[in-house]
Amino acid sequence: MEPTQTVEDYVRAIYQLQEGAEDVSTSALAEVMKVAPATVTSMLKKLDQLGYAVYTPYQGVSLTESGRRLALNIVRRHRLVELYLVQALEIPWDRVHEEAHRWEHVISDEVLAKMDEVLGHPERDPHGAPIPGENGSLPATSTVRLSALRSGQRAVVAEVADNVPEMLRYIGNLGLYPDVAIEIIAVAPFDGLVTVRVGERQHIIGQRIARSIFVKDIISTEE
Amino acid sequence: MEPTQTVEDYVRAIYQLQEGAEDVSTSALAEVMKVAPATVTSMLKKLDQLGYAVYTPYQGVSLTESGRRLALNIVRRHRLVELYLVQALEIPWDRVHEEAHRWEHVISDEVLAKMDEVLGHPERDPHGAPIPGENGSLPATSTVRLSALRSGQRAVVAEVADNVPEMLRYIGNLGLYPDVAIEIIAVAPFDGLVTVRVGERQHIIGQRIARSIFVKDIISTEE
DNA sequence: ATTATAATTTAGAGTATTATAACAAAGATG
DNA sequence: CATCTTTGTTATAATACTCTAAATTATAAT
Ligand SMILES: [Mn+2]
Ligand SMILES: [Mn+2]
Ligand SMILES: [Mn+2]
Ligand SMILES: [Mn+2]
Repeated sequence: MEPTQTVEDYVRAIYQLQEGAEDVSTSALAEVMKVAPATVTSMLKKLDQLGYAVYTPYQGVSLTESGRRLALNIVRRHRLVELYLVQALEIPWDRVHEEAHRWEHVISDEVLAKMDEVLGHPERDPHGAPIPGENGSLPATSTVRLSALRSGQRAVVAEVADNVPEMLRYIGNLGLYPDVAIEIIAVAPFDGLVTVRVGERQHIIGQRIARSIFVKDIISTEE
Repeated sequence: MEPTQTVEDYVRAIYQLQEGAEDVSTSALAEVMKVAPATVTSMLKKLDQLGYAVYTPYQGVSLTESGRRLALNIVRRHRLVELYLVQALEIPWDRVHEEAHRWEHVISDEVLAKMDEVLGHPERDPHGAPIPGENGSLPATSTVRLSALRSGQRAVVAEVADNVPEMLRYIGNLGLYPDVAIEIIAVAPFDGLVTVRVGERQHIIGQRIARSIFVKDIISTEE
């Protein structure tokens, strides 16, 4: 009855690839799960069997309601644990992802509830990602990539992609944490280098970084 | 290279059954691991292969130095986690064992070190059991079962067996935590019921309980 | 020394997860 | 539309862990 760790990871991966509505492809899953495509195929049959997903050969998969519930539960665990590690144990934000990926499968509901309480029922993880509620509700978010901003605009960092630790560390060094206010000083042509002001400091960042940072509360001041 | 969770659990089980020096039997292991004896036999061959144990068919197993190191490391993780759960997350002491048994396999050294630091490099887990050091050292202990005390003796609770949650809860309700001072008021004949004073309160406990509590600092006062 | 009992091991299988190699379907191209 | 390329699926197999039932060995009791 209890889903295995592996099943939990597949379901979460499907959920996170699903984004809008399109079906998820075998190869996309194979890539994020770091397994061979053939392995994914047999797992998809099992997920269909278990009722977590609907799988149509050669077409792709999508989660069922039951699968969505499971995925949201894992995501909740993952993000609460990440925040707990940063907040309570002072682990740097670029080193909590791997740890949370293991913890998310072994923490009891009782302990998770305690963490949630200690943290004051937070809405966002250390990278700004929304933490699903126990009922599966997701705090609404309306963000834009920093790369989409124009010169002169001000905004507040909302979320930072957390899958590449080195990038996280780099972004952290620039002071670009969630809730930090920024201002776009300039956007250079051709390579799109962005000059951004963070507090008193200015940094020039490339497109790769600019696309990994999401902002909110955009206000166009000058010009 | 990395030992699997199962291997870690077997090695720890052997370590804890080994006690003095005698070899551990297949059936004893099967019992604590809750698997069939045949399962143990095949696992013992593997542990021997991996260099964690020396296995002689029909004779039993004992750990190698490498196995002992691994076992002590798992025990350290287990006990640090138990204490962390009790201290930092206020989980009752009778519900941390199961949780720790899962966490002990997934916590990184970095996070474990942080827990150790937050707890102030403790020497004992919530049940009074010694926490092995990083080097494998064990704080020395010299305790006696409460059941061995005679009427009139005073002592201090040192350790409580932590494998039966219901018993732990019961013992906790009596106030018999590590470091609590007690006095033996009377020991009844035949069934060996012990009347023990804990602070202002007196309790009568049976042999099963009395044998599960270990005490130290014994002083014989009256008589 | 022989026999009964208990403990242990071997044989044969099953589940879960993964991989490689060979084949099949879908999509793109001219 | 016929072929080439990419993507996905089927065999088939390997590793890790577990089980039941049958055979074997050790131990205790005549
Ligand atoms: Mn993460
Ligand atoms: Mn995150
Ligand atoms: Mn324990
Ligand atoms: Mn303990």
